[in-house]
Amino acid sequence: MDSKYNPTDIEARWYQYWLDNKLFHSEPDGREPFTIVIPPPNVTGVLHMGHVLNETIQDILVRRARLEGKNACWVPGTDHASIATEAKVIKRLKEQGINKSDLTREQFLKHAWDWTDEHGGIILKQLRKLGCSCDWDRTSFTMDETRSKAVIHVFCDLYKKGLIYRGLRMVNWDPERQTALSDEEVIYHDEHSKFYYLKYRVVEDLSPALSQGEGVHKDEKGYYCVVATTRPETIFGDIAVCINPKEEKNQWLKGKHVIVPGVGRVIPIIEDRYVEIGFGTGCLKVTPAHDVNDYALGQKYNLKTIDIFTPDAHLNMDTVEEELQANVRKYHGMDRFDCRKQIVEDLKALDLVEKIEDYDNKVGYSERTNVPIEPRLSLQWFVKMQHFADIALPPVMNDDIVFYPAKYKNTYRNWLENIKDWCISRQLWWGHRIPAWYDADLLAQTGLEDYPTDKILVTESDPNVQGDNVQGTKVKWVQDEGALDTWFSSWLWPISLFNGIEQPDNKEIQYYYPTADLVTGPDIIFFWVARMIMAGYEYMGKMPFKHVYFTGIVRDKLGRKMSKSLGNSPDPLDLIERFGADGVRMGILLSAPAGNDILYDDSLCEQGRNFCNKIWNCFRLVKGWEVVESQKSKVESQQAIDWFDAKLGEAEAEVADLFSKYRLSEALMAIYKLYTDEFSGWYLEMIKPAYQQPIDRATYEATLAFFDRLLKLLHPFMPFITEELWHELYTRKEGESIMNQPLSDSNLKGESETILGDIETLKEIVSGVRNVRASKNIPQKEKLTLYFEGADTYEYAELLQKLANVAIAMHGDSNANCAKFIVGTTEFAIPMDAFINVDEELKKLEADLAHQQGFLKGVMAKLGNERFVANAKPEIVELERKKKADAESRIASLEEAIKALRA
RNA sequence: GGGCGUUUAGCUCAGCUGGUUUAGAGCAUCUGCCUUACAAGCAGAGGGUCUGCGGUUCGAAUCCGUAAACGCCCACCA
Repeated sequence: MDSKYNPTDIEARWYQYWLDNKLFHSEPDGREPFTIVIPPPNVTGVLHMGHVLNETIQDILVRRARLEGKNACWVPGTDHASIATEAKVIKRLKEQGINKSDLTREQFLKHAWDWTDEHGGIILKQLRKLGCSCDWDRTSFTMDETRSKAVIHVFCDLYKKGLIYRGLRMVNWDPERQTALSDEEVIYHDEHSKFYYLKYRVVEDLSPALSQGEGVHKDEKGYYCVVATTRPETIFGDIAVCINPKEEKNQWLKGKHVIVPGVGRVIPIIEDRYVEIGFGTGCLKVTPAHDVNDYALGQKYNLKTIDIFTPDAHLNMDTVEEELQANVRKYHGMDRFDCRKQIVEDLKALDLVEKIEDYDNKVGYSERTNVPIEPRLSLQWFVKMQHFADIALPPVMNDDIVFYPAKYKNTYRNWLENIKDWCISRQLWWGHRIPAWYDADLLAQTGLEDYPTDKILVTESDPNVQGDNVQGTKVKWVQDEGALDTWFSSWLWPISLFNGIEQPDNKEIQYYYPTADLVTGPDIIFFWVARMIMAGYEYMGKMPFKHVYFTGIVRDKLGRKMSKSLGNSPDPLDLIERFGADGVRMGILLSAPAGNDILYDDSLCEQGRNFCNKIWNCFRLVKGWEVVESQKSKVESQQAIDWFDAKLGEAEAEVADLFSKYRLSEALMAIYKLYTDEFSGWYLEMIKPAYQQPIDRATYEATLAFFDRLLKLLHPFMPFITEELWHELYTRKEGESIMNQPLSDSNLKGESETILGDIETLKEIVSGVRNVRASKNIPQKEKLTLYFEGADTYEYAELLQKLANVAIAMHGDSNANCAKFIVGTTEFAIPMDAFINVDEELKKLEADLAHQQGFLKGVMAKLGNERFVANAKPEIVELERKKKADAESRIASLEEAIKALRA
């Protein structure tokens, strides 16, 4: 065996073994189920560091559950990612010189499926390299048959329940992709923009003349009011100017009319308290077609809407009144931002711009295409959310579903308490087509906007092929062109994966649902987590998962988000190549407490790789020993075994506890220390035979058994190396695996406490000797004498002799030329051949003395305080008394040692 | 504008209901070692007035108040 662990071949071999033996596969049985559904990555995505973190955590939980004897089932799959995938397909088609608009829906979908088949599942292949133990037989896709049927079924069901409706609403419009978006898909950015103060001239003859004041403006052409706007290009749709009826400075405008500058439309001054007094000029231009609030005002005062944009956010002047066309025609077809510049220039020329100021505001961008969204009035499908918020809030607030970390409960509550209806229709082709049909003839007559709502047929199957359908055979039905929001399929994922929508009583859903844990990022708490909880209660009457583990964001070590454009995101496959999958898993997990961002650095993976080597070399040592049957085990070996048995039990209990709290990186760190410090650093040194000497059978077997337990403890974190060594440890049967072996019970026995404490003391003594060696430059090989002061026997003398390479003498003459140290209250002395540097020794002892005295002073201050003695718990007071006694005893020893040195 | 969170060693973080030998870990740093399991290692060492201020208490990193810095989420001030 090489002294370095070489992961590449071993990983490939064991992953294949796991697959061949179907070790990840789960079927319902009598055991307790443990289910995790993967947050489905985009079907065309590739693995990035965020996935590595997320999937590693899931794999750890799943593998731990297997070891705990549960029937673990981790269901993998991918998401069709409607808008993202459609964008990619369009981009590729464009590269081939094809425009989406040149294709029929069917042709386009053919291309999309080709793309999906080509790139789909790449990411799932990559997960195997990481060691993910998904039940691949269950691999699903949000647009496969079962999942699609579930989506359509739910749409129809909710429509019947009155929870889905179609309506003309102001929605977030993505002009690039030309589709509606949900509120959650809009990201607001701070922007430095301009505030344009425009002059709206008053139509009425104002006499007697008003005195000019704060709100009253007049120039040689007459009176005007000033409207401040960030979006001058929307003035073509202005329908009114609104003032607050209470605002003093604008009282003179009441009942008047003004002229939209550059457009010529005469519009009324209206009054509403929505306008904030003191903000801007107090005059708000009302453009109902292009602003959410303006739309609300428009509804309230029954104003008409003039939509002046095309779906791709170019100016459309056809909607403007005929008599004004001459004024505005030149803007027809312009891009919205070009038009902004142009109209401002033109208004300046007409002296209709009062001033322009810098202004910081927030602009909404499309999450996917990153273009500014346009509020747009359009006919869309919505889910009524209040009902869902009502059923989804309580279980999280009272911890039926537990969030890790809990702080996200606040975020969750905040969203649900201010819930808005969910716009679920998208003007896209890639996705689940909305199962709503319109009468073709009627549609031709009315158009979509005026199509009567009660004539819409919502049904799970095409009414045209149903024969004599409910509406009669004469009708030719045409289906809604839109597709559904991707998240409208994702929210069913924990149910639809087990076909629980269509067959809620089937064996699988009954067994696997509710799932155990969900592992995901807090960025999709609204998109996905909340909605799954809603769907879970609506369709299963139960929570979809019991625990939600929110991971942090993976950043580089400078704290920057990893991104393609920064080039600071390492390729996980490359890392696996360099450090091994186990090394990468450890690297990503080490600094990743739930919910905290992790600052990734290659050195973390290096630490993981180094740990693998450490384990590997422990194993080489143990397996390299020759065993003799005749030899009886030594006293010190038996003591070492008793001690490590207790130590291991303690660690097993600690790890179990940490798992129950989802403190995975702490659990890994505990195991790491157990291996490197306790097992490798102490235990193996305790039992290690002298060079080329054999070991006795009992000690050897005990050590192998320890190794077995150690490997199981680590296996969830580092599956490959643990499987490899577990097989090397003993002869195993074909098909056996470490992954489903029972964990050992870790109930600590009473006597463990004693031996654990005893060995800690032993370690301190050994460290004391090593310290002396280090400071005096005495090699480990050179045997020293160690005097115990004031003791007759030492139970662990053999161990101490072996570990520290000392000969022990009780009641030695410490007045000689000795180096001294104290452990607990016992003084130890090592006689030196060469004269020791008395000053140096004194300095050390005096420093220790000063420390002890300071400590004692603190203790005395407490004990001298009557109120402390009276109020503190008795055991605390007792402890302080013990501290006092110990400190006094140590001080006495130190003083004596110092005196001896000085003599 | 609301809400939440964070602030402990050079870095990343533990420290749960206040008292557990005058604050812990990993990494990094420094010193010594190629000691036949491991130099991707071993042994040893240094390093913190627990963000500032005020309060509660016999006792505060821990509880309360307050200030500051950083981060996140939500919100229609044009």
